[in-house]
Amino acid sequence: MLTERRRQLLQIIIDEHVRTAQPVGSAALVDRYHLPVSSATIRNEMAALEEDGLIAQPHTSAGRVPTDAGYRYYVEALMRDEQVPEDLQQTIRHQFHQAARELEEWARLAAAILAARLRNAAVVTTPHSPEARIRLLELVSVHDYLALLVVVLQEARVLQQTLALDHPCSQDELSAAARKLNALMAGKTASELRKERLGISGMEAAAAEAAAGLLESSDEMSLEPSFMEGMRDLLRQPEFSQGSRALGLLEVMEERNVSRAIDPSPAGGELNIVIGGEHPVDEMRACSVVTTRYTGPSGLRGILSVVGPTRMEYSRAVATVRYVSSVMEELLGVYFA
Amino acid sequence: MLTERRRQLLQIIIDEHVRTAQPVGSAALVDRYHLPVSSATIRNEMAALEEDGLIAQPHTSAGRVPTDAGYRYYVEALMRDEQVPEDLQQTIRHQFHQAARELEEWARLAAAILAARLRNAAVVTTPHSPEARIRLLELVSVHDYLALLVVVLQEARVLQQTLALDHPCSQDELSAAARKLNALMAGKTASELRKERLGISGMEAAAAEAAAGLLESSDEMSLEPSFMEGMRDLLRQPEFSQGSRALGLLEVMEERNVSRAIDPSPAGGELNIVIGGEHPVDEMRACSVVTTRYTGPSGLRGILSVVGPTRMEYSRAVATVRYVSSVMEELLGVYFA
DNA sequence: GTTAGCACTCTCGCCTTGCGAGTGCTAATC
DNA sequence: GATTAGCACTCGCAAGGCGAGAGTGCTAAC
Repeated sequence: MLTERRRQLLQIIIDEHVRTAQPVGSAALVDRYHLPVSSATIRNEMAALEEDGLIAQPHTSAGRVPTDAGYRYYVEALMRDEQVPEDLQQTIRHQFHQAARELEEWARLAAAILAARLRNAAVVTTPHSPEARIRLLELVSVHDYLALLVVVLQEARVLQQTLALDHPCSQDELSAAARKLNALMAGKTASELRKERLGISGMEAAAAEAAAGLLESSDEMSLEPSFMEGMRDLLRQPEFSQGSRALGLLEVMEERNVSRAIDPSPAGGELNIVIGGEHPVDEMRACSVVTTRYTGPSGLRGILSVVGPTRMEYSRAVATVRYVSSVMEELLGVYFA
Repeated sequence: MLTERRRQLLQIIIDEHVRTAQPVGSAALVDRYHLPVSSATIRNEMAALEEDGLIAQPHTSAGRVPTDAGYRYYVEALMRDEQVPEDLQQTIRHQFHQAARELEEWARLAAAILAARLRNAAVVTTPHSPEARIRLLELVSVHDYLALLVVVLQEARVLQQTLALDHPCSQDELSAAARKLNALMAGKTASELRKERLGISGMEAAAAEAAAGLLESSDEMSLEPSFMEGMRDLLRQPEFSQGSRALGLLEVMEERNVSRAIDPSPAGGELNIVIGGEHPVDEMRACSVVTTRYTGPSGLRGILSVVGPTRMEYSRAVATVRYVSSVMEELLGVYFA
């Protein structure tokens, strides 16, 4: 258990380091924050904090830098709840209402807002159901031996795939098949389709099979992040200025294996913060990730997350992520109830 | 007009510099390529090439480096036609045939192949018609006041948009409206739709308006690159190792304003090479871009391009881009005739 | 418990210095 | 006249040395 003074000290050390990205020294602190004690006292307290593993010196006789544990303590115990300022709330709501009523559009916008406000990378998945249901299915002839299968999901997403035909089919035949399949498959999930025997064959069976496959791969991908913004801002941070580390990061985040980089399942359904070395993936050890899941009606869900250096404005990040998430949940509730 | 020996010299200077990314000196050249003359002679010849502006020294008494003009001369006059090796051709064809018969999938694959073989960034647009035509249109109820509009284009692409309704509509009403709109709009382009008065109103008119808008924005975006692979490889090149330049590049290329970075209209319809300073965008001055347009039946077209440092294996890039483009054209011909 | 004072430790930027690579020129050679 | 050996010269670059500055821990006094 820390004394009150040490808690305050840790707090301002973190504040200062977040601001400057530099190790912070005792004298500078006393000076800048007009502390009622001398730098020597601060040094003693710092030594104690270092003893506890909350701060460290990059090398003898440099200032102190918060450790991962220090940041962890900060977010658990020190961080005060921040609110997104009223006017910004307005702006954000406005942007969402301006945007097309489109799940993808919302996700993109959310990512852009987070990235812009926090000057870091933001990753947002579009809202998906964990188990998508077919709403409507359509077959369109491309030419004799090729058709396009279009599947509309209940959650207003559209999937498509081309379908090779083993004998020529006219548009009329395809339409008829689609009608039949609609009757059989509407409202079903992938697993339901797999269980039932539909009693069809030939081209219709092939189309049904393809539709089920689409549904399955959609379910699998349902937590695959879709929009990433602000990678640029993240890489611009001083901690990544010497290229080598930045490259590794870019590699992990760019190649769509973002799910490896970001744990897609926030534990408590609530807000989740992973700090530096807590991260399982090596390349992300210099970063912290703030993630929240948002949910909508009928099982729609997705995640919002912000990726920044460990030296990141956690309170602001948390507030913004929370707020954007709440706006999205509200919109989902209104438009996709 | 260059003497034969100077041409050969320029050629090996470029070969060597492409290989090592270092300025190349006279002695090293004589040594490595067993030239039948002394380094002094080479120096004289180099002085002449420098006089012509084809090579330059980064600073007094460093080796020579090809200038943009040097590379230009190389690609115009020196570069020998290279072929993609037989076995790789096989592999590529195989990969394309393995892939789903999907325009997007092909574009993604093409980008991946180019990036992997050339170890540079590759940008590929999906095949689009410059003037998309509506094939089929569908309206799906999301809830009372919200419908999903799905538009299938002739070229087997699917567009979607949600549609706010000013009065509640059942799925039956929506289906009826869709039938009516299909009859009116099928086969039309955006501009045709804009010209004609369709004689409809209310919800149907709103849907028609939205569909026309979708078509238009699709036409506008028709040259917007869709797949970018291998940015990582590009940034790993030694010329970008000190972060600052890399950031600028990333900025230009990442933010979907790739069209600014890459001239989307290769002049002769054929192959187009832009070298370093020839590029209009500052951030791209350190890069060369090899672009080709591919075309398919019924006006489908897109571009394939490779972005690398000016020091790039042009002959290999050209050969690969050409080959991949020919494979795509062939596939388009077969499946979308 | 706090603080002034001080010796100590490191990093960082700066300068110098010494290569080494590579050049251009000149004069001799084929 | 082209080629070449020889040589002086120019720079960039890495290594070493040095001083300044920041920051520390410790000690002794308050």
